[in-house]
Amino acid sequence: MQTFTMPLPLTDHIKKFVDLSAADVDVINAAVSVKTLKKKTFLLEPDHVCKELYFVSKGCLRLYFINKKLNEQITQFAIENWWITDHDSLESGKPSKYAIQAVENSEVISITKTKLEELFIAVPQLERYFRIVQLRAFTAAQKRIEFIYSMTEEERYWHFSSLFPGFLQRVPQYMLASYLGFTPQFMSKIRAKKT
Amino acid sequence: MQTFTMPLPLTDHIKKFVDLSAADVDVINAAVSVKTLKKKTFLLEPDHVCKELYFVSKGCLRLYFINKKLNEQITQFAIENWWITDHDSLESGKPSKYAIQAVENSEVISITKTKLEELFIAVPQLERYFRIVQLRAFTAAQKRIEFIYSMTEEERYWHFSSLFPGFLQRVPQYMLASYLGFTPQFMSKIRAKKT
DNA sequence: CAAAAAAATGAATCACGATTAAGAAAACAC
DNA sequence: GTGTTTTCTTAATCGTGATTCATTTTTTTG
Repeated sequence: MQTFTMPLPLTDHIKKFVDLSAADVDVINAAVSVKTLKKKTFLLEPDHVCKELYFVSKGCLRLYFINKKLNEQITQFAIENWWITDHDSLESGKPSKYAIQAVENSEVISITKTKLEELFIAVPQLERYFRIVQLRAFTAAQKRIEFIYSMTEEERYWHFSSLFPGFLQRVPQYMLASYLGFTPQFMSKIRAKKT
Repeated sequence: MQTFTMPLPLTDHIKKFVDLSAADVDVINAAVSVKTLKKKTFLLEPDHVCKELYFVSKGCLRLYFINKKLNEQITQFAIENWWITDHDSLESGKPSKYAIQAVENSEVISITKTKLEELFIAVPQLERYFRIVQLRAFTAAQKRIEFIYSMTEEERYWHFSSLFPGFLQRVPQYMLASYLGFTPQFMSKIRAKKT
């Protein structure tokens, strides 16, 4: 008897960075689970402990918290081939301040922290994969801090929209405003200038 | 004949996260070099390609760039047991916008990217070590973005000074102001309030 | 120790973007 | 397809923190 394993986008992604044997692929696929999410579904709600990491295979998710002024503050988006989770809660086991929610109908590949630790033993190449992915994430975060500190909010908007033109179409403007750190009203003002 | 190897703080740090044999320690120590830096010494100057990573064993370094208003914008400090480098330039091989400079008389353990890649082959546990260290760095960067977006500049100052009281004594106030994203003048104003 | 450089403070004015409060337009649901 | 929720826009006022310029204090160096 032959078993068919659907080629998972996750292992494809990993293979871009490290070698995986067919057996490795099976071990990984057995450790993860695929979730299909309707728009607005929550993968993590505030005050819950975050137990899993999510790899976006389709769609778009957001990570946000409620700030003191009771507004949603988005700190991260994740589209295809990006990981998203609250690492802080995941590592510490403490309740999260964050929510993770599907912005579009999406599909994620999820893995619990526990399973991931087992995978690091079973498939040691994953240490390298996650080191590289983590480095990229850190570099992106550093660059973001650099932009925050060196551009006005208006400059940040034009910069972002030139870097990721397609993204503007995918998320509501008020979410992008939140991610960029300003109000939807201000965003309207900006857009009204240069049509 | 017996050779004495000075116990390097770097391998001590690595051992907190992964196991190293005596041989591993030797291999690592052979790959790195120790640099003693007088205050204000540069490890990286703008427009140069960054070739090395630095582990601070003593003292304090800063990473900064010159923004459009021609002010120094500090994006990172590194004290004992932290790594500092311009990952972006290091990975891409492109000239850096950043400077890395000693804020105090310091000692760093440096390793070139090339040597580090060799080390990953020779001592595979380092993949795990750097994965973990990288994750911590990313989590810290994420938290910083969270603070930037959820506190006023004044709140950020008080928050920072309560989190790292000792640090206030170590760096000039204008550098902390830069790191926190505001002007030295504003910092004076804040401090004048609550004395 | 004196001179020079670096760092911190102070006050007055100004600008960017928040806030508030509407209303208009789009998207969604039944 | 029309009623409802969500998203986007417009305009007036307000506040935080930047800017500018000057002075004082501290640190460094010869």
